Amino acid sequence: MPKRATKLWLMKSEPGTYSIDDLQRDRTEPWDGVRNYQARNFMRDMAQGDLAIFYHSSASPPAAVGVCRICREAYPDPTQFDKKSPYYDPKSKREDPRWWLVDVEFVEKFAEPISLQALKDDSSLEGMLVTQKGSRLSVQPVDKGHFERVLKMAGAKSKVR
DNA sequence: GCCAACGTTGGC
DNA sequence: GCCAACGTTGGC
Repeated sequence: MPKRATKLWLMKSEPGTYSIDDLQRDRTEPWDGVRNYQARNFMRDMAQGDLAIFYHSSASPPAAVGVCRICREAYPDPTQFDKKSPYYDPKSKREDPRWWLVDVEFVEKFAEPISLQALKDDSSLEGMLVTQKGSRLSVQPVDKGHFERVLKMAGAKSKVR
């Protein structure tokens, strides 16, 4: 059986919390703390080998800054059960976890960030979720054409198979 | 720091 | 099930 096609994503992080440089140093990281059902559902749709654009939100400027790969498929986010964690959720039960996460691994950091403004200004990225006003989704799917266009704008080495 | 755009919660 | 109040995200 052929594996399903690689899906493509965009994942936001505030660089003050966790940046592309942190991921480059750590190599892999559990993407914990997502507390939005739609974003959680997208993470549960991810498969090992999927690629994601790493995006810096609440940054100056907000920008696509690199590429990461899903290296472990969804499992319960341990921080939901940790009373000391800012992501603790008292309503989540161990036998029925509410929040899930994936592990991501570093693939590459773009030589230059592609700013949100540059993404908005590029007509071939029309319809890309992150460019749309009021889109707060921290984990979102990206069309293959849009993904490849961002890689091209960034002069990236990564290729979509 | 402001605030628009959402998403969630809880009273009814 | 509605919806007002509240909380959060994230660009600016």
